[in-house]
Amino acid sequence: MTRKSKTPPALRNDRIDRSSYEPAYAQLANLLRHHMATGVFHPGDQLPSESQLVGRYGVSPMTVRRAINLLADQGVISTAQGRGTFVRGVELGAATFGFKELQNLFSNKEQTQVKLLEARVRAADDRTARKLNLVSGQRVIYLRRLLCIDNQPAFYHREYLVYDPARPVVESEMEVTSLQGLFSGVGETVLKRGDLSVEATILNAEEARLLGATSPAAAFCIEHVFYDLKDAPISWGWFVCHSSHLRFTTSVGVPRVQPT
Amino acid sequence: MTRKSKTPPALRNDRIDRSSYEPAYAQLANLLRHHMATGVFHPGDQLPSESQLVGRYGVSPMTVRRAINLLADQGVISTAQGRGTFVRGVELGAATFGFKELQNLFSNKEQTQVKLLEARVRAADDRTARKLNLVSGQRVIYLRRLLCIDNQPAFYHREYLVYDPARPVVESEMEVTSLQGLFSGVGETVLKRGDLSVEATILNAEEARLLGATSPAAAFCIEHVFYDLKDAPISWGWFVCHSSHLRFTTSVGVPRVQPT
DNA sequence: AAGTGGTCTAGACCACTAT
DNA sequence: TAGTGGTCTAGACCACTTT
Repeated sequence: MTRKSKTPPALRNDRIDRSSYEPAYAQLANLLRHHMATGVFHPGDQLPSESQLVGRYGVSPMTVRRAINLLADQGVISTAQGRGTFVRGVELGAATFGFKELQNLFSNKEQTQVKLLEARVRAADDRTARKLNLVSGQRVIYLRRLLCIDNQPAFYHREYLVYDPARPVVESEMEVTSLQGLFSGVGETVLKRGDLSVEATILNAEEARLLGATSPAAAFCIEHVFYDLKDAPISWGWFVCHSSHLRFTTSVGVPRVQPT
Repeated sequence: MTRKSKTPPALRNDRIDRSSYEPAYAQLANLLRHHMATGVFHPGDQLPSESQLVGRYGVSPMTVRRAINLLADQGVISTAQGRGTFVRGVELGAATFGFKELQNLFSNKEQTQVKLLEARVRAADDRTARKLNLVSGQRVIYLRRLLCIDNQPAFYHREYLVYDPARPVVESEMEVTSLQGLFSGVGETVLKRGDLSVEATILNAEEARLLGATSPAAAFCIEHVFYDLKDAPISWGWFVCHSSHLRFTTSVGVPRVQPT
């Protein structure tokens, strides 16, 4: 059912508080979000036009536009030029997940330890050479690390680094990719870009042993390739994490709103 | 190494094309992104101030601001009030991934089939009752579905729906949650909100049989709870998908840019 | 005090959709 | 043609950081 009345009900006494520290555009976005959450607007409904909102809330067009863009970015509404702005329902395709859960694991707890299990130079096999854009047999640095949280092994990390004496010192690169600041963004980085992929996998015997899990156990595998400033691959590796330590969560549709 | 020269090098003859269909703010964002990608600005560097950009590119402050916000939203740069705008390096915590891959699976191929394996009313067990905010023993609808792509089983879906004769027709809710439009956003929805979580798991015997996999096999489990317009849970269920069918990918840091 | 990012105004013009 | 969203201007004022 779509509303056709030109003046939607129950846009009652909601106003922008100009003395608030919360910016006007954010207040307006929250008001609209609240109206969607409380059923004033239903999925599929057309929102009041921008000029109507300008008049109703006494703000400038740019401010309205910014609130609209904010909600559209969050996937709560959708806009169509010449037609109007509409409330979106639930669309799974719009869901996005972040690595916040990972970030928290590492930043909040100071009990994070990195144990270096192995570090040595070896010749790249075919697969490694392909990933790092080398020729097979070139020398690479092979690292194995165990990331512990509260002395519990959580992540098992294997990584190959290109080994080039002409490059800036290798230790520093090891430092860089040692994940200390990678998650939280602390510390500066020589790396410009990274590609990530997340897969589901089963721990093999070695992984299960290191992570203290009983085989077979489900796990996430997070593969990464990092590139330097010239877009040359510099690091290829993957984290393995027992499924009990990691879960990605998110919401779709109109966000819940605390009753005011 | 941080630059301190007040006039960064090599902002040469890049200009905004006012006759282009591409909006000025997008052009500016792309120019800046290109300069970051080609090493004019390095991770950690401070970008020219907004007023400098206004002068350099001959656009209004709002337009510069919009380009800056765009890049900041993408995680490429970060802004600090009173200090400046800076190029971000690689930060894993900033990574996000979506269901685009899923969306494509369902929208691109028209060979998608949904086979209903079972649909019956039963009493809710403790866990189901908790998830759907019912009391144990209340009646729910239990559904089992197999989603096939190109006649290959890809997803196994189990779902519990609240069964309330006073509600709008149940068939329509089954229709709604039948995933036809859930991913691509086609069709309208009675659902207002949904919570999702992604876990790694191992297929049990039944799941492996239905999905044509050999046990043990790694898989993603996507759990969902959907809420109606009054924020009451209406559906709880989960998709199981063999890991070979699904992989989430994303990038962090300064996006690659095609040489111009 | 100077410089920076953050917000906001009060319009303008354009492209698109509907009638 | 009227109404819609999309873009843009040329400033203003504020809050914050640094010197």
